[in-house]
Amino acid sequence: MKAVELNRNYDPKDFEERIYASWKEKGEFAPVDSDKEHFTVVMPPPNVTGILHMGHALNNSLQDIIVRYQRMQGRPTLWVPGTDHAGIATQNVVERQLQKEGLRRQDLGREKFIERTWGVKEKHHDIIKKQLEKMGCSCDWDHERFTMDEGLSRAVREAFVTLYERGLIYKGLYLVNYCPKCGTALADDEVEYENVPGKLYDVRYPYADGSGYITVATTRPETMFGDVAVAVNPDDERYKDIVGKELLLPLTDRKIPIITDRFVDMEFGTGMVKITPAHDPNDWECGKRNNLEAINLLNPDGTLNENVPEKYRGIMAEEARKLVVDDLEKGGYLVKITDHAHDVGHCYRCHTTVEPYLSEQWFVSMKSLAEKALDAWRKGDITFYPKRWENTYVHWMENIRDWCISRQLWWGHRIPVWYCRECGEMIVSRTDPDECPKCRSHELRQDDDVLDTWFSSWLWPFSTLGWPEKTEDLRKFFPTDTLVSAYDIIFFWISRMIMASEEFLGKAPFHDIVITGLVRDIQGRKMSKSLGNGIDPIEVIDRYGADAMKFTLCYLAAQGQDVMIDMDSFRLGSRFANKIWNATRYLLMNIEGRSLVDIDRKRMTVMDRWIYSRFNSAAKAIKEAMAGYRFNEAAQTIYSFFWNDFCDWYIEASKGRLLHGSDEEKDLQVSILMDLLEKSMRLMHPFLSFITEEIYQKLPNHKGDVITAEYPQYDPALEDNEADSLVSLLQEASRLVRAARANLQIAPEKKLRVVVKFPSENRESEFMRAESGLLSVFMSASSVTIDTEGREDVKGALPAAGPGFEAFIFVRDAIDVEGEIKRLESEIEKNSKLLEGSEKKLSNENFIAHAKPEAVEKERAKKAEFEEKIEKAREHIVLLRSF
RNA sequence: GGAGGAUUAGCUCAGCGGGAGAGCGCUUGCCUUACAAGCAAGAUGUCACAAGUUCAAUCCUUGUAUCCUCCACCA
Repeated sequence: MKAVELNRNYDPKDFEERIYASWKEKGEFAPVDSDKEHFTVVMPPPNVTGILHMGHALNNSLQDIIVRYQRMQGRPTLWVPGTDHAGIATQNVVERQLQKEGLRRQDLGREKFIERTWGVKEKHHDIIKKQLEKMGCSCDWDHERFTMDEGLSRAVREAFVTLYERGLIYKGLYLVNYCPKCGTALADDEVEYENVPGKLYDVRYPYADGSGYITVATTRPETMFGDVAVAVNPDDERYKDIVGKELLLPLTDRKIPIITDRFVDMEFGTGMVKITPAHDPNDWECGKRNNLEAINLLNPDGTLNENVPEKYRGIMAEEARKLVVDDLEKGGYLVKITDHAHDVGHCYRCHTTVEPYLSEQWFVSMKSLAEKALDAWRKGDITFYPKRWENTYVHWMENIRDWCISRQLWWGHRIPVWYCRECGEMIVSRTDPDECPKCRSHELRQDDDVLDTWFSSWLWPFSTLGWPEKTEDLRKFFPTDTLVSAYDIIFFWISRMIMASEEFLGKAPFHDIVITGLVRDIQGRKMSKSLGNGIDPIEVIDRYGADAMKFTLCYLAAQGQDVMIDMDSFRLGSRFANKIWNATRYLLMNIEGRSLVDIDRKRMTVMDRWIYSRFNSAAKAIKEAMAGYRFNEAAQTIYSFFWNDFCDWYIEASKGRLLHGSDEEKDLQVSILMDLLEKSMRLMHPFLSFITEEIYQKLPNHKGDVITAEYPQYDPALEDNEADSLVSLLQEASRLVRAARANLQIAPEKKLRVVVKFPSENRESEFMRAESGLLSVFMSASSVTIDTEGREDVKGALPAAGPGFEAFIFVRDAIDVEGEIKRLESEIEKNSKLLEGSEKKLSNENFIAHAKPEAVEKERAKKAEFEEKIEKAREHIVLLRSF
C-alpha cells in the first residue's frame, strides 16, 4: 500500500461542502429499497421569516444523528424537510418592509401583497435550505414541502371541510384575543402574559336616584363606556340592600343596574366589579350568564369607536385612558389611584398588548379531538422523552379550549367558505365553487380571513406524504417514528399534530417524542434577537466546522435540559475533530509498503483483544443511549473510546510493533489499525458526519461511502473480560510509575530500571512479563523486570503499591526522601479513613445479614485492599528512611 | 393558586442505592517522529439545608431555602 497524506491541519472548509454535494448527488439521503422496517422523521418546519438560530441547529443536529444512525442500520430512512409560511410573522416582515417605503398593505391590495410575500418566502427559504445543507442535514430534499404549496393547501381544505362536516368547526361572535398591531385575532396560546406595573383606579358610580354612590376598582377606566352593570357577590352581606338599584355611568347619561354574580371576589377591592362584557373575558362570561348586552368600544386598529363619547373617538385605548382619568377627576368621580402590578397579555409575534375583542371568528371544537389524543397516550402509542412532559401534555388536553382558527390576515390559507351575495347562503367546499347551490347565483364571495398557521402545520406528518391522496409515500412512511422538538411548541404543534392524526387517519403521527431543551447563553438567558446574545450557527460552522457544532451540541444535550453555550463552547467538538484528524494522519502515514492481511484472532495480543473489547463495549453503550435518546451519553462514549482508549493507549502501544516488528507483525498491526479506524469511522459517523466521510474515503479498506455503510453492532460474544482486566492492570502500573516520577520531578529522558514483584506466578504476572517492553515505554523505564519469586534485590529502590503487585523504581540519585515520606503518610491517613468506614460496615451484623452477598464480598475485598495499601506505605516509609 | 425543573470542583455540566466524575480553567513537567487544538502528572467538593426510609443515600420519601420554566387567575 501507498501512504496517504492528510493535510497537516484539520480544516473542515476543505471538504465539508464537497462531501455534502457528493452525498446529495448520489441520492444517499433518499430511503433505500429494503425489506427492513421504514424509519421516518419529519423536520419541524422552520418559519420562512428569517434565518436559522441555535435552537434550529440543536434540533436538526439531533434529528440528523437519529436519521443517520437508523439509515446505517439498513432501514429505508426518510427525513422530510420543509418550511412553514408562518402567517403573522411573515406578514409582519413584509409590512415592516412596506412601512420603510411609506406604504401600508392596503396600498398594494391583497393580490400584490401576497405576491410580494411569496418573494420574501423564496428568499428566506433559500437561505434556510443553504443553512441546513451547511449543517450537514441528511434530509431528503426531493421530499421537501412548504405549508402553502399545492398539495398541502389541498390537505388544509380537506381538513377544514371534513371537520366542518363532522360538526367540529363553527363560526360565531365571540370575545377573542386580538392584536391591534397585527390586526388579527389570536388563539389563546398565542398570548404571552407578562407582569407589568399598572394602576388601579377607584371610581365612584353615583346612584341614579342621587342617593349617594358606590366605588368600583378598575385597571382600565377607558373601558367604562362599555359597562353594562356592576356586580357584587350574592353572599356579600354588605351589599344585600343595593342589589337591583340603578347607577348612573359617569361621563355618560346611561343607567346600569347592580347585579349579583358568583365570580366576584368579596375580598378584592370594594367587592364590586364593573361589568364590561366586550372587553374582559370574565365579564364576557358574566354577561352571558346574566343576559347582558356587550358593547364593543374598539375599532380593529385599537382606537375607540362610535360607542364612546365623541371626544374620545379615534384615540388609541391607552391614550384615551389618560383623558378619561382626567375627566373622572374633574367630575369628582376619582377616589384614588394605587399601584397595581398585573399580568397583561402580549402578542407572541409582535409583543403588542393584546385586547379582548368582540368579533366574528371561526373555531374548532376541541373536546372530542383531545379525547382521542388522550386515548393515544393512554394506550401507550406515544412516549415522551423525557417522560415528565407527558404531564404537561395530559394537563393541556384535559383542559382544552376551543381553538380560534381565523386570522384577519392576507398571508395564509384562505378559509374555504363562500357566501352568496344573492341569497346569503354559506358554502363550505373542497373546491372553489362558481355557483350557489341554493339560488344558482354566480355572485359568490370568499371569506376574507385566512387560517391560523398551525392549522396547516398540525397536518405536517401526513400532509407532507401526500394526504389526502392515498399515496405510496403515505402508505410506506406513515406513521412516522420520532419527532424532535423543543418544549415551547408542545401546545402549538405537537399536541395538535396528535389530534389531527388521530382524527383524520386514526393513528398517532409518531411514537417517540423527543423534547429538547432550549439553547441559552452562558448566563442562562434565552437567545433572542432583541438581547443580541444569539450565536449564529453559520458563524460557528465558519469558525469550527459543522462537525464540531453538531458534536458539541450533542455532547451537551442532556435529556431535555437547557443547553447553555457561548462561542468558545464549540472548541470541545473542534478539538475532538482535530484529534480524529491527526490520529488518522499518523496511521495513514504508516501504511507505506505494508499490505492488509487477515486478522486472525489467535494471533492477537492481549492489547489487540482489549481494544476490540473496548470497541464492542462502546457499540453497546451507544446502542443503549440511542434507544433512550440520551445523546450526551452516546457522544461521551465516542469521545472517551476514541481519545482515551484508542489514541492514548492503543495507538501508543502499537508504535513499538509498527516501528520495530517483523514484516509479518507490521502487516498484522497495520491491518488491525486500519480495521479499527474503519470501524470507528462508522461508529462515529452519525455524530461527526463530514470528517468521518472524508477519512473513510481515504482508508485502504473502505467500501462505498460511510453514510450508507453498516453501523457497528454490539456482539456479546466479543466481550473479553480477561483482556479488560489485564490491560487495566497494565495501565495502573504505568500510572503508578509515571506518578512517582512526576512527584519526584524526574526528567522524562532519564530512563530508570523498574522491578515489578508479584507474590507468585499467575495470569497477571505472565501478561506483564509478556508486555514488559510495552511497560518500559509507558513507564519510560530502561527495563522492566517481572519478579514472582522474590529474587530481585530492590534495596534503595522507590516502592509503589498496586493491586496484587509492587513496583520498585530505581531512583537512587533523583529523589526527595522527605517529600516522598510526606506523600506516603497522607496516603496512610486517607486509606485509614476508608478502612475505618469499611470495618464499620463489616462489623455491622445487619449489613452482613441484609446486603447482597456480592456487596459483602466486595466490601471484604476493599477492606483487604485498604489494609494492604496502609501496610505497604508503612513499609515504604521504613525503606525510604533507610536510604 | 397548580405543575415541572434546577441546586455536585473556580465555570459549564454528567452521574438511573454500594469506594465523588468529565470538559474547560488552574499548577507542574515535557515541542516524547500524528496532534502544543498535544502528552504526562496533579490540586480543588459539608454532592443547597433538615428529617425520614434502608445494612447502606449525591441518588428514594417528606419538608425548607434559593433560582428558573409552564399553566390558571388577577375588577
